[in-house]
Amino acid sequence: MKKIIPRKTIQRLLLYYRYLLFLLQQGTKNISSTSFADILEISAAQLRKDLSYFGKFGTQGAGYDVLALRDEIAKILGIDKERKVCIVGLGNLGLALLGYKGFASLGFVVTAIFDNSPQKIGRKIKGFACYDIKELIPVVKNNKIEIALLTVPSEAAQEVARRMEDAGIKAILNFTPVKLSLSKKIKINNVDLAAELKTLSYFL
Amino acid sequence: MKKIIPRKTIQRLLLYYRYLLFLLQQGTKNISSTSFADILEISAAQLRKDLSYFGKFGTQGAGYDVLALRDEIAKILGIDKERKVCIVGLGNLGLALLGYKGFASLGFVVTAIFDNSPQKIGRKIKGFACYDIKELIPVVKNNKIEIALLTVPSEAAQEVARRMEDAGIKAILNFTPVKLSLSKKIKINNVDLAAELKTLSYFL
DNA sequence: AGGCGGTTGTGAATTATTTCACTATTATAA
DNA sequence: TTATAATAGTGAAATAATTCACAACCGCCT
Ligand SMILES: NC(=O)c1ccc[n+]([C@@H]2O[C@H](COP(=O)([O-])OP(=O)(O)OC[C@H]3O[C@@H](n4cnc5c(N)ncnc54)[C@H](O)[C@@H]3O)[C@@H](O)[C@H]2O)c1
Ligand SMILES: NC(=O)c1ccc[n+]([C@@H]2O[C@H](COP(=O)([O-])OP(=O)(O)OC[C@H]3O[C@@H](n4cnc5c(N)ncnc54)[C@H](O)[C@@H]3O)[C@@H](O)[C@H]2O)c1
Repeated sequence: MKKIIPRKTIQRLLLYYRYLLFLLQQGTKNISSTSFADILEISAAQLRKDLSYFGKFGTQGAGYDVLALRDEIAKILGIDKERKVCIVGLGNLGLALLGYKGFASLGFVVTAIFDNSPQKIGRKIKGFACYDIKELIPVVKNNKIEIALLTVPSEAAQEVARRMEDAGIKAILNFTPVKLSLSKKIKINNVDLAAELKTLSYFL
Repeated sequence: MKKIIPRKTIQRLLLYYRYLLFLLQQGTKNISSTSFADILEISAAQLRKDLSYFGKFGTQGAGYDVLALRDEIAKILGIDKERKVCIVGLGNLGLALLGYKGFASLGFVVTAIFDNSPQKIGRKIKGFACYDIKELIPVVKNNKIEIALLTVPSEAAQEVARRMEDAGIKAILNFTPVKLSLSKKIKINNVDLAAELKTLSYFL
């Protein structure tokens, strides 16, 4: 069972989780890999293989218990465990993310928000007190924040990211189109919306 | 030139393009695959292979002409060609995307915006007149809009997407965590921010 | 209890993507 | 002019991800 788990498998796990919630609401108690895969428009083999990385959750001849599978996936993904995040850069995108309720149900707790604009520092924004970016290091350290959402203008991205590193941030979700150069220890996930759109249009 | 081009190759092409712009600004006229790949933190073979799907752009012994390569990639990606997009759902995320300047330089022109809230319909938002979602079909058809950014609440996503299909939209960038069921003809790209964040934290 | 239809879990096969490693070509130094 | 070093392009090999296909099993029916 000791295997390396594809990143894409983890991504799909959340997809499974969401649909299990939905099935539960509908009162579905049990589902087979084939019908679940049909709903998700993936192959049944992929669904089963994904789950097989973590154990055996189904019953041959009968399928999966929806409730039990939901709980197993929640456990795998650590949905119950809280992760502290901060948002750095409260412009268009930062504010949108701050306003998003969907993160909380996955265990992400916005613990601090930062900007460098005097118009924002010290003010309450959507219920959160905005810190000066200069306070990033102490605030992150004191609150043991692990994850940062980076939504500053591209020009500032590298410098702010470096500061995050110094503050002990473990992972960055980077929304800027900048390739961040940091220590290999820090996990970086790039969300490149422009690339998504361009890729989509290329294949039109 | 090979037949099928990996989706990831296209995604990287935009990365290359951005760094070529940057190199140009710096006055770099010429670059080898190895040094360019070093900057991008990918392998030189991958860079060369990606380009090889489209032709021969370099000079053996000398490397690539930065300006020429930029132009070639711009041509491949159709950066000069305009694509009309609309944004549907002007909440947190829709407004952020509307305020983003980065799309324009890649050839995307926001041509219409839609919502269903009386507070938004008819009003000017960031310089754009907001249409009633009920007018989606005629407005999209009349303006020949090809691409839609879907940022409505999850509950409304499927129904609005269906309407986009009827309107003749060719591609949807879907920001909702809903798996859209539409005809296979319509291209869908899902941007699942919650999944990105969860994946990142899983691998912490 | 035994047989049957249905379904999982998984090694093997397949397909997709990345990297290797070598050839051909070019720039340039002597 | 020729030799040498650098470097693109690419088929082949290696890796990674997905799909296939089937043995093993479960629940139910008689
Ligand atoms: N808005 C979008 O839809 C969108 C889409 C794709 C990518 N992006 C990228 O996301 C990033 C942010 O975009 P945006 O539209 O929200 O920009 P924005 O200009 O609206 O917001 C940036 C915010 O960061 C703050 N800031 C600037 N320098 C800072 C610093 N050194 N430290 C802390 N805060 C700082 C600014 O005060 C501002 O509030 C950009 O890199 C952009 O390319 C945005
Ligand atoms: N905000 C984020 O950071 C974020 C992050 C990840 C995913 N998402 C997803 O993006 C979607 C939008 O999120 P949001 O935070 O912007 O929501 P929001 O509630 O702020 O905005 C939704 C907008 O859509 C409009 N709307 C509702 N029904 C409509 C309909 N039938 N037709 C047209 N417009 C309609 C509303 O009037 C509102 O303006 C959601 O599915 C959410 O899960 C948002």
